[in-house]
Amino acid sequence: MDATFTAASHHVRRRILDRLRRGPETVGGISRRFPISRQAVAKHLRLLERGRLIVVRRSGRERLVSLSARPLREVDRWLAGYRRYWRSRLLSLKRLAEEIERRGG
Amino acid sequence: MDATFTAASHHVRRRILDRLRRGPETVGGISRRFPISRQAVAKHLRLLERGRLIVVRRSGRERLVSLSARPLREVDRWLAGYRRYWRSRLLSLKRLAEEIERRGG
DNA sequence: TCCATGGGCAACCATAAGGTTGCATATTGG
DNA sequence: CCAATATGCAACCTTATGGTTGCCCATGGA
Repeated sequence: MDATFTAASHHVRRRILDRLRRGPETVGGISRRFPISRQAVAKHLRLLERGRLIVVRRSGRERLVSLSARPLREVDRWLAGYRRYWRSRLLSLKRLAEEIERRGG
Repeated sequence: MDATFTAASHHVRRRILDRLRRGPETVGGISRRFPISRQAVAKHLRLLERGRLIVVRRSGRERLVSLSARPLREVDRWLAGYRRYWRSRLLSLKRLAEEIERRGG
């Protein structure tokens, strides 16, 4: 999962992913959305590829980049434990609030 | 979220987080669990702190590290969109399978 | 009081990220 | 065929990661 988290750890890359949910796009199309050079975007794409979050296939002289969100399911599964954690924390906070309320009034 | 994802992008740091769900632990206690130096672990802790995933408070000569999973909720919320995405992908895969089944048999 | 223990800080090193510019190459439309 | 278009690759720079070792300092007990 290291590569997946690393891929998701930069706002530019997350924006790329978010955009790709609407459908595949060319490298140039993606890079035109950002104020950085095409090559910089290409490096971001390489990191996304390493994290298996995108798939690139060539079509003529262009490269079509498409989303491959599957690895995010592992992240989701990892998060599940914390979901339980923060829910229980919220629960105890709620109980504390109730306790204070009971004592106060 | 950059800092949160960065913090979660290393297996050692994720293991630290996982362990902290059981309760707070000292810096030394944590570092003894890993085959790397105490200082290396301290650096990991600093990254976790930057991602607001832990809180450190001193108690005498020790430092107690405790989990603060709240930032992960943002990650969870970000993931929600992809949950929808991969579900719809799975759904179309299922439909395709049914289609093939229908045609084949 | 004294020293073992818990930890921080700094220096140093290698590698990865995140950018840039410049140049090479393959298609595609006229 | 030729020029414009879409990308890739390489070199180079800066800063962040991930480790190490060495040294310093506070504190808690015997």
